[in-house]
Amino acid sequence: MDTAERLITSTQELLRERGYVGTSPKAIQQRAGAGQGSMYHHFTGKPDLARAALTRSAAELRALADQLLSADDTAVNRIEAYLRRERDVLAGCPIGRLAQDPDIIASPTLRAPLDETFAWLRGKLADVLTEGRERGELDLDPVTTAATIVAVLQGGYVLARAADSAEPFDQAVTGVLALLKGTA
Amino acid sequence: MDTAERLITSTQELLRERGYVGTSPKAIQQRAGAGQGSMYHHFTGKPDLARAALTRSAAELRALADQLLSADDTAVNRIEAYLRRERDVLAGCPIGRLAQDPDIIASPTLRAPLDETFAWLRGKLADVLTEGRERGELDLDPVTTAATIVAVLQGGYVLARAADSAEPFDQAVTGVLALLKGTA
DNA sequence: GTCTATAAGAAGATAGAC
DNA sequence: GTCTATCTTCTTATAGAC
Repeated sequence: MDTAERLITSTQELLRERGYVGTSPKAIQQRAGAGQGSMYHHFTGKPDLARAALTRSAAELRALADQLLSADDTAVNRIEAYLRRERDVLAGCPIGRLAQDPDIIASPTLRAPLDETFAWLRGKLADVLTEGRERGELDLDPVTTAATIVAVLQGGYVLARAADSAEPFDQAVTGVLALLKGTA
Repeated sequence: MDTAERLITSTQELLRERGYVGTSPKAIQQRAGAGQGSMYHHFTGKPDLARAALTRSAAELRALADQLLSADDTAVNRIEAYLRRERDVLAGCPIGRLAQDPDIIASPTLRAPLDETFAWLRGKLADVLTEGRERGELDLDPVTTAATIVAVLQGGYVLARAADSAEPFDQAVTGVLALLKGTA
């Protein structure tokens, strides 16, 4: 892995651990094993690096979700597979975590990857729900239900971190799946 | 309002706007119209002030939720009133917002108000759901469903901030209410 | 491409005068 | 109780040598 690549992955890790405001260029350099000059040679500054890291994280999240949600199975089973997939719950969502960061939200450039990721994910889930409805598996409004499912995930991360335990995350997922199955 | 009080409310505002890592003692002093010496006379430092501000915000949130959830109405109606209550969605939750802050989560003292608030809220919602079940209004597992409802709220804030619009929050709330009513 | 200065300003206090 | 001075470390770079 070359230096630019190491800088990006280090930034991805630090953004997830400490947010944008809490991540300094120095910390990125140290984790990447790169010097000041090296970092400023490859990127114009902290926002530029963050942009690269967020775009990368967004693509990774999307690829993972797409794989599970495009499987050949019922709508509810695909959604369950996505919700129950292995996650480091206490680390938080690499994308959703940044929605609380004031500097991310204030910058259209840095907010864009978050906006696009969630818009895509809600759209994908709505498609899955629409398919399920057409097949007679369930009968729910696809758009609002999709927003609910993504919100349960993101809110589950919040509850887990507040409790320092994955339990409330798992409960929230179990609860929404019961609701989805109960209306089938 | 005396100086100590102004320092607390200013800290509440700044924690909500910028998080703990993003809030400096200097910013707090300026918003409160207090000097350095004044702040360090009333509080031992930034963590001490944050602790006071978080405890206050937690009490406020709890009082508001308790009022709406203890009303004389059906379980679903009380939950709907709580979910649909007027909020500054784009500002985020004064408590849940801090769950992403690494320094808050790393400190047992600062994490406690978050943990206690969500534990209480999930318990309160579980009580409401248990009551509804005993009255035959619905039939859902109270504990997991309560976690789901709180998660929808917290996740709704995340989606709204990412989209810079309250719409996904409203959709998530509408979706979960439809699920709750659909199983009634 | 990478390294080592250098630097203005902020962060988070402490000390002592008033 | 509040104010000003002082201090150390961190932040976010820029400049120029190698």
